[in-house]
Amino acid sequence: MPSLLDIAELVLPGVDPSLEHLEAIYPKRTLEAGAEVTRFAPSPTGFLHTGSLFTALIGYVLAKQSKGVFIFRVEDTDTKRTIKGSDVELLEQLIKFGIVPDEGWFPEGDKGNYGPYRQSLRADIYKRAVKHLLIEGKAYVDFATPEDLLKIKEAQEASKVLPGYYGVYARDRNLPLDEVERRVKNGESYVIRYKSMGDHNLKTSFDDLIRGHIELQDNDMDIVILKRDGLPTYHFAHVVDDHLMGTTIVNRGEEWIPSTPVHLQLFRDMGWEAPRYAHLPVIMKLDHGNKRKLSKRKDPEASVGYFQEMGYPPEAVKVYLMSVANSNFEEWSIENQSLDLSKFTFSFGKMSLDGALFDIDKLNYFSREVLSQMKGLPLVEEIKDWAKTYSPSLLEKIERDPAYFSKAIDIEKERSNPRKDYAKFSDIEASVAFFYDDEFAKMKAKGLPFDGKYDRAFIKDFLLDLSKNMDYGPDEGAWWNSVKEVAGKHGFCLVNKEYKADPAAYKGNAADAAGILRVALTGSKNSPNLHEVIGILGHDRVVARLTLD
RNA sequence: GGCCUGUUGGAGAAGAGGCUUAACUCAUAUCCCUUUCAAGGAUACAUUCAUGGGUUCGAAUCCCGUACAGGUCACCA
Repeated sequence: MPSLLDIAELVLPGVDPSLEHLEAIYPKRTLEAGAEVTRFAPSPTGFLHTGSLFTALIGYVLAKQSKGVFIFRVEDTDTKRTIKGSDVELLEQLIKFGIVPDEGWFPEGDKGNYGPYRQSLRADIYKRAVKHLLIEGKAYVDFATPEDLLKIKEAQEASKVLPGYYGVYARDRNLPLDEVERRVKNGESYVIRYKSMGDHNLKTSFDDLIRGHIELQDNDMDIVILKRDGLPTYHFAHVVDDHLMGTTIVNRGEEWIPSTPVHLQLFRDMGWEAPRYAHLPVIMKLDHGNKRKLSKRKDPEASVGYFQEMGYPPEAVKVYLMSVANSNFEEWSIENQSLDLSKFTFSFGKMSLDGALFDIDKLNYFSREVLSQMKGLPLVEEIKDWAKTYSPSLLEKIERDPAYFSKAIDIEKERSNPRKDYAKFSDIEASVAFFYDDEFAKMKAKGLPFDGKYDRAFIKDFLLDLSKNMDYGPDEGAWWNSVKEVAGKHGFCLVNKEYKADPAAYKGNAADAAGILRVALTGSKNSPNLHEVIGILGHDRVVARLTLD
């Protein structure tokens, strides 16, 4: 009769099962007291999901504020679902949001001493741990095929017992070792399952950093730890990796709560200390009156790419997510007049337990705040970066004259209440269009929206006079006085009280006069401050626009 | 279906047995400011904390039941 060791050697020949040897390669980290090691570990199966960004942000902030380490690990054990290039994409997007991993997988090579940081490259490491479990009798060889499993499940459902591969239903759990040896040698394919000693009539519990004490059924499922393809399942990879990499806090979505007992069991049976867990609420969306998880397929805002496409500054998205993560962030930001995340201390205690609805209005609000605080060359550069991929026409306008563009977007920002009229870069082109003569010509061709109560000749005459006698200096008061003077000559009433007393006696009030000027200059009844607009357009362009044909 | 988690206004939420006439922020509405718009300022917006019961002098806060919502039960993560 072969021994457990013989079987282990047969299944994983030449693999060193010594945990001590394994751990010697990944020594305990020497970090300051209180420093947290966190990680973001996505599967490279597509683009960055908003929820993943949320998770990554929290891990990042946790590591940064505790002077710890933030790791980027690629969980590519599902070879069928892995999408080529997705890993790079994920990392790049993370970095665009300023979430730069201290350690982890990078296209140019691993950074850090706890790699490889790509699970498909760690197969040997998992095998060592599996072999250890095999020898200890805490794992076993299972020959059940998917069809066998289905049959077992059907039988269980028929007799109304809990479905799954566990206890007496775990067919190959206690297979005689000589039979195992014979079948393996015979070339039968198999997986390695964990031999759970749990009892689902019993409870286990753990303390979640966000939710506190959670009590749930103990696990008794003999979960697969090594798949037929020789790669581990998530559960096993999580345990091995997070132990070896020295992760102190595992923050992940709340969908992992039910499998935490498995992980805890695995840690215990490996003789390792489990990390602390923080199960994050999922970001939801209201759909026909029902809350549901943001769906990549149905909701554009579920993909981080959407925010990039719309031109939300990364900072704004981060600030918004932080306000969702910590309810006191908003108050803090108002009190401290700062949206600088690195100055804010994140805490799990201030995290809400149920999934927040994604609120685009609030994102827009934060984004306006963020954008109103950005100006000058840095802003132009950021917009340019965005326009390069998303708006060739805007890019062309910027490149025509960056300084002019800069003045146009920074209009009314040098005041205590800076102008906040765009929330995202995609709003900008429309709001600055009138500064550009070619765009203005298009507006003019469609007809300028002058107030219908004035006839063309009157408007033309008034504007021409204005263009000649307006004060073009930097003093707004002087300019306005000059405008009023011309307006008075043309029959506008300059004192509103008098106008209101007898409107019929005048052409209109000062506001009407300014309205005509505004339309002539900006092509719209609404615009930023006219004096500043004139300053940016410059004398010649203003004269040209005030000269109607 | 079993198990887990959650439920305070349109949205994010504060709240830990009396200091809550339920804070704060976004949204919305009205008004003010103003040469328009944006911004800014002011005001309004939950007789009540999913619901039924209980404990208590006193409950959004503690306990039990119910409803609803989300998650999970893969050789996917």
